[in-house]
Amino acid sequence: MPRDSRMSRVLHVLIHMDRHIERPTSLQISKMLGTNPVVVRRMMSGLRDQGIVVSVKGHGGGWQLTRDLKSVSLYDVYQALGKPALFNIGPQSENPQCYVEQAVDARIEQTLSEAEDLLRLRFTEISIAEIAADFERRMAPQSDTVEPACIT
Amino acid sequence: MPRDSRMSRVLHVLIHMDRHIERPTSLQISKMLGTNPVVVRRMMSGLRDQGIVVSVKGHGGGWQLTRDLKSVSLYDVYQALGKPALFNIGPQSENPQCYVEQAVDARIEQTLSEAEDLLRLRFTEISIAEIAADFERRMAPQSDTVEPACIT
DNA sequence: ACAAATGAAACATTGATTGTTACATGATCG
DNA sequence: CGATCATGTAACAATCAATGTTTCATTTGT
Repeated sequence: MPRDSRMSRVLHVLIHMDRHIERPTSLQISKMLGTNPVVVRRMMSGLRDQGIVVSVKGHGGGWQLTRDLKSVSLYDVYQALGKPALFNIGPQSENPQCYVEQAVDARIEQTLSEAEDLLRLRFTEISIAEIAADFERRMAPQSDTVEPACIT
Repeated sequence: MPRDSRMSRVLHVLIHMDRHIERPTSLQISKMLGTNPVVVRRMMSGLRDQGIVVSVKGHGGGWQLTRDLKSVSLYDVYQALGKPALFNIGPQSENPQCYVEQAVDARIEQTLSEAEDLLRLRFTEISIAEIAADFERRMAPQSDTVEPACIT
């Protein structure tokens, strides 16, 4: 339902890069995600700037992890994506002159801010390696299967 | 920055109805908010269905509070607006077959869900009367002014 | 040289929110 | 009763952000 789905998408990719494909191309990733290579490059460019992955040009190139996923937190990824807006609700007027509106907006922003702090905290606590471990647990019941059920 | 601004707008209106204008018309409200009467009616219709306000048709009609703002919580308003989506981020695929994606989405949703619980809690705790009190405090320094700086 | 890959600009599509127009209905005033 | 003022609602337009697409330049390996 929400809007910006890059967090999920990037995490999906990073775990596959750790477990499954060493150096996927944007095209391969785009097929995994059901999207377009250009969208993938846009999405990954922030991670490259943050030093989480490197992009290798030319023949045999692609995207590659540069750090252990234990050292990459959800917040690192969130930051690498440019800290997209977390909330779908909230005030919109820039500088209201009305004192009522000021009070209303301040209260709402304060409340959202508290929730944002919690999210930041959790994002900082959770490493992508943990999520990869979740995935292992999901795979366990089908111990005969080796590959994840994801077209790569 | 966020998208759905109806919470702020509705609260703004409700406090003015309590302090300032007994029974504003949609047109008066729309001028307060810098929008359109139809938008106001759409926005207020949920509050009417929830019994927070009544709409009076015909000459001399408009919108009127039916309850003390002490008894109306932020959550009541949120609910009256149809519980709009709180977050701007999150997974988008409905039922992914990939176990990696499942694990990723589950973790993100769990984290967002915790923040959502916090928001619901705070929304339940905060009455609109409290926000109106905030407004009084903002007015206090300009004790010579009686009216809020809002075109009504 | 050629093929395979990223980088990046420009533009199109999509979906949700908001804005707008138009008209029907109901209520009050004269 | 008729005129006016209000809400109720449907239908459509505009807007904005996210996503998708096309295109071309650049880099790299065979």
